Parts: sequence; C-alpha cells; structure tokens
Amino acid sequence: MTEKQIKILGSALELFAEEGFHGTSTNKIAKAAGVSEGLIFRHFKNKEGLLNAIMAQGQSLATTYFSPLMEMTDPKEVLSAIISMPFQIDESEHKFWRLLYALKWQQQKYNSISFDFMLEKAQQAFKDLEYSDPKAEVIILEMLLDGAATVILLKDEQFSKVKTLKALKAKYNLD
Amino acid sequence: MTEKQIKILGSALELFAEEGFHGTSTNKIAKAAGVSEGLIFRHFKNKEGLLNAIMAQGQSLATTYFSPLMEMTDPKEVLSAIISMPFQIDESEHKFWRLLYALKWQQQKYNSISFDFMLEKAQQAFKDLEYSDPKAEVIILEMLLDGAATVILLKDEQFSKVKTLKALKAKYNLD
Amino acid sequence: MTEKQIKILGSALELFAEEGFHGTSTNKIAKAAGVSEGLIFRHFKNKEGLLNAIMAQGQSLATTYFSPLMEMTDPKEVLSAIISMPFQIDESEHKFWRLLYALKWQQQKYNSISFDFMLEKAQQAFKDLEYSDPKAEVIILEMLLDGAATVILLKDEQFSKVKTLKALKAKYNLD
Amino acid sequence: MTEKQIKILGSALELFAEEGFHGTSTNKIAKAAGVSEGLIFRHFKNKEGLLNAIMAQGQSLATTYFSPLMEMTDPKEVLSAIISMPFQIDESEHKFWRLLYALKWQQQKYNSISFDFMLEKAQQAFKDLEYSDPKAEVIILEMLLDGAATVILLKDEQFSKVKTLKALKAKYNLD
DNA sequence: GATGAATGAGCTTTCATTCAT
DNA sequence: GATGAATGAAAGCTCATTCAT
Repeated sequence: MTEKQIKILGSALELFAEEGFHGTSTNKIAKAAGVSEGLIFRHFKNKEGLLNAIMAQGQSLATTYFSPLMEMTDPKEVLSAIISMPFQIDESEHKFWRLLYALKWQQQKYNSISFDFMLEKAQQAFKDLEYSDPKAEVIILEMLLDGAATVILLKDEQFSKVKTLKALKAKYNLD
Repeated sequence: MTEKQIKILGSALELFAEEGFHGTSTNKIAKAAGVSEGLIFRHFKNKEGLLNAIMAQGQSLATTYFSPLMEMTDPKEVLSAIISMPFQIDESEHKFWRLLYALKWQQQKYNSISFDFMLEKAQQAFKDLEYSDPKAEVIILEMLLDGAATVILLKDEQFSKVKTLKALKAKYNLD
Repeated sequence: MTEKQIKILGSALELFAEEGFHGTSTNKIAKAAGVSEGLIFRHFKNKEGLLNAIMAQGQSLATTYFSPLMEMTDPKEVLSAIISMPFQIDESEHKFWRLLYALKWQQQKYNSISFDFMLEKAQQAFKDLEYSDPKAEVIILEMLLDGAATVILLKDEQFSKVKTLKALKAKYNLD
Repeated sequence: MTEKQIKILGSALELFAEEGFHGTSTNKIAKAAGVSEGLIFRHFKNKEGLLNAIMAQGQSLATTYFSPLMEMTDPKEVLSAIISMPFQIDESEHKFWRLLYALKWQQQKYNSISFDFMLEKAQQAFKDLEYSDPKAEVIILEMLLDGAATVILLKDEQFSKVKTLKALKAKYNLD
C-alpha cells in the first residue's frame, strides 16, 4: 500500500466514524487526505470499496483482540479478559470501533465482524462456574459489552474506566 | 395533523431508522408515504424539519416512559423499573427507539432525549441500598441499558427476554 | 409530454445523430434544449433512457413508413415503393434516420427497428416476377436500400435524387 | 514497430470498431492489449494519435486494394473488379473496414480514405459501355458498394456471398 | 521502453428544494 | 392542501493525460 492509499483510508475512517458513511462525501475525504478525488476511485473502485477496505483492515485488528482468548482455559480468566476488552480500546483504535458500532445500526451488511466465537467461549465459562442460566448470562454479557462500548466510544473520559471495570468485575467475582 | 402528515412522519421514521438520515432521500420518503415530494416541504419545511418533528413526537413518548419513576420511593422498585425499560419496548415504538439510538452514533446534535434524570434517580437508589461505589454503579447501569437496547433493537426475538430480564434482576437482588 | 420533454428529445436526437451517443454529453443536450441538466434524468432516468425514448418515437415513424406496403399486391408496385423509400426521407426525419444508421454500426442492441417484414414482401414480389434467384435479389435490394440511405444521409444534395431513382427503377423495369 | 505497439493498435482497432471511438476508453485498450495505460501515450501521443495510426495502416491496405484497378482498361473488367471488392474483404481486414464505415457516421473528419479515384474510373467505364446516364450510374454503384459493405460487415455469413455477387454481376452483364 | 501512481477536468446522476398550477 | 415540473448545487465516478521511477 502506498503512502497515499494509507492517507485515504485514514481520512475516510475518521470521517465515516464522525459523520457517517452517507454523511461524508468523497470530495471531503480527498481533501482531508490531501489527494485528488479520482485517486480514491482508482485505488478502491467505489465509495463502498473504501468502506470495505477499512473493514478488512479492522478484521485483522479484531483478530488480534480475540486471539489471546483462544488459549485460555481458566473460566474466571476468560470472563475477566472478555469484560476488560471495551475498556482497553486505545486512541488509535477508537475511530475504527466507533465506525463499526455506528454501522451496526444501519445495515446488517456490515455486521461482518463477528463476536460469536467469543460469546461461545463465555458460555462455556459460565457453565464451568455453574451459573444457573448460562444462556441468559451470555446475553447479559453481550449487552454489557455493547453497552460498555457505546458509553466508552461516545462519552469517553467523562467517567473513571478503572473504577467502573473494577465494580463490574466484582459483580462476577473476578478477583 | 392530517392523515398525509402522519403518513409522511411514519415513512420517514421507518426509513431514517433503517437507512440513516443521510441515507434516505426525500424522494424515497414521498414514495413510501404515497405523497408528492413537494408536500413534505410544505408541511415540514426541511428534511431536517422532518427529523425534528419525529423527535418531538418521540419526546412525549419518552416522557410517558419516565414519568412513573418520579413518584417511586422504594429503591428496589426504582431499579427494577429502570432495568425493565428496554425489555418493554413494543412493536409500535421499536422503530422510534432504533432511530434514536442510531442517531446517537451520528450526530451529537440529536442526543436530545436525555436520560440524566433517570440516572440520578438510580444513583440515589444505589446510595439507599448502600452500594460501595454508587457512581460506578450508575455507569454500569447506563451500560446495561444501552447494551440491552442495542441487543433488543438489533436482534430482537433471537433470545428470551423474560429469562434475560429475570437473570438481570437477580444480579441486583430485585425479588 | 411537456414542452420541455419534447425540447430535450429534439436536442438529443440532433446531437446524437451528429456527434454520436458517447460523443454527446448530457450537459450539452441540456444547454441545447434550454433546460436544466437534472430535468433530463427526472424525465428519462438515464442517458440511455433518453436514447430509448428517441427510438420509441422512431418506431412509430417507421411504422408509418411501412404500413402502406401491407396492402399492395402488384409486385412492381411493391418494389417501386420499397426502392423509393430512402429517396423520400424528408428534412424532419433526416436526423432520426441518421442516428438509426449510425447506431447500427455500434451495437446490435439498437438494431431494434426491423426491416424484415419489408424484405419478405420484396422476396414475394421477386418470385411473382419470376426472377431466377429471388433470395439473392433480396440481399441485393437490402444492399441498395442501405447504400442509398448511406449516400443520402451522409452526402445529401450533392447529386440528383430524381435522376438516380429513375435509373434505379429502370434496372428493375419499373417504368 | 515493437510487439507491444502492434498489440495496442490491434486492440484499439477492435474496440473502436465494436464500441466506437468515444465509447472506448484508453484504459480498456490498455487492458485488452496487456499493456500499461501510459505506454499508449508514449507511443501514440494521444487517443486521437492512436486512431490516426490505425488509419495510416489502413491507407496502405486500401492502396493495395485499389492499385490493380489503375492498369485496367477493359470497362467490363473495371466494373467487375469494383463490384467484387466488398465481397472480398477477408477476416483479417474485417475489423478495419468496420471501423472505417462506422467512423463515416461519426465525424466527417475521418472520411479520409477516398474512393473518388475509383468512382471516376467507374464513370469512364459506364461511358465506354454507353450507359444512358453514367453519372446516375456512378451514384448507384456507390450506393451498391456502401450497401454491400454494410450488409457484409454487419451481418456476415448469413447469406451466400457467391450467389449474391453472381446475381449482381448479371445486372451489369458482366460475364 | 515500460510501469502504474497520480491528477484535474468533465461526465452522469442524485438530491433537497422551489414554484406555478 | 396537494401536485409534479423544474432547478442548481453537489455527489459519485470516469477519463485522457502526465510524470517519477
């Protein structure tokens, strides 16, 4: 990938995340990236192709997130790792997750990154810990993750992440 | 409001919720409502005016939701009422809440309907019940509400709401 | 059809005929028609839709041309009528036929107006007149018609149509 | 001429003939030729330069066609040779003539290859054979040639060229 | 000679909005 | 109140052409 391609993807991610896919013109992206508008189409074919390229990039980011889970066996460690996730989104990834969540609400088409594997791992953990209704627990966990992501991505820094995570872990008796 | 105005608002709500504000053209709305495009502008001045009208309608819906809380004093009853809320969204309101949540991710401008009053009420309840960190508890509750709304509005009917709500209430020792 | 639609179709026909479909921009058409560019798309959906509308108009023109043939029975009268056709293209239809012939060379898609009926009528006439190879005669006739159209449409008025038609009829003994 | 130049010219000829000059992008030509787009401009300067190069190639092809005529004196031989021409277009030249005829309809600019010499030769032949209106006969011959080319180039192989040519020669009492 | 990244003008098309009826 | 023709700005996209490598 050339330097300009990277610039385009970066600007597009930022703008899509902030103003939405339909709310962002290719003209705006090109200007933000310091690039001619035509170049966007030469490299990504479409405005949608641009979005796809961003999502493809994100897919590998997500994989990095999830892979450590695979090897864990201790159920408490598993739950602790899962719950911590949204609290560990850092500056550089912030924009990507914001876009991903925003897209969720618009087209199922872009629900491409799947959390199913993670949720299955969680269900096993709840079973191991002998929760009475593991299925319901998984739903609640999913809600907590989506909710944490929502609050963190939309009103970051207006509350103490450390304290919140601690209280949350306490609810599941995770040290 | 005339019948045609109602039709327009209904179609707009549906389309905005599904395809986003910028993703929906006034032409599409007019066709969905079975109305001439010009009429939209006669009644609502703007595309944005349309959105405002929808939000105004929603505001009163929200008030209906929240008002019973005002009179409650028993902290457990308060928490129980708050937690139940997203689980009680019914068919007819579904589209509106979907739109409201989708807009959250797009423009802060439309974060108009505020949950602050409710969250303060919750904080008082947590204090009354002598939770060790009421502030953190409120954040967690907010996450749960946002998360529950997300899951319910986006993948409705793929899980048991009754069981989930029950397990959730158990977490807070609410009967 | 409104006055502006007619204007658009007229300008488009003229420009397509002179500079080709791909060689003519919708901007140019709009300006020639004294109309906003958007209007073209509102009425005809596409640039291609514009072409289709022109062809549809032409179809009825062609039908007018061919229908008198249907009732003729005298073979000489039939051949005479057919041979005369390209020589009777008048000013108002000139542009349309020019476009039609130009399109022939580019996409079979637009070979929509069919001369087959006319050629069958001719074949019957050649049989009636006991020509030795009626099939070959039909091909030659088709060539003559295409050729006459080519010469008339592309270098009109540089030769005597009357004398040429006379000499041509003489070749078929059509007084 | 290098191999790549030949490839470019060949692809351009083919595409121009099939989809028209304006209907063919340099990008498409480059891909068809298996060559970078830039190379086209290095070798031919312009898109128009490409067309000119094709026409120059064609000019010598045409000369080959016409030169035998120069030395003929017998009028019947002359007419026979002229009439036979379109029927002798072979596979390898097909595309070129198709392009040439298609261009006729698009821009007079490209009426570059002239048949005038040939038509003068024909007029002399008609005079020698004491046709009553040699001028009109030349026009008719021109029509026949254009028409034969049209039919042969656009619906090749759907009829017997041998029989058609025979019937045609019979019309002029050529053996 | 050859590539392919890059450009900018121009193209087709969409869209919110206006206005005469 | 209601329509639908009409607009003009801006959107997404294509294209011939240039240039560094």
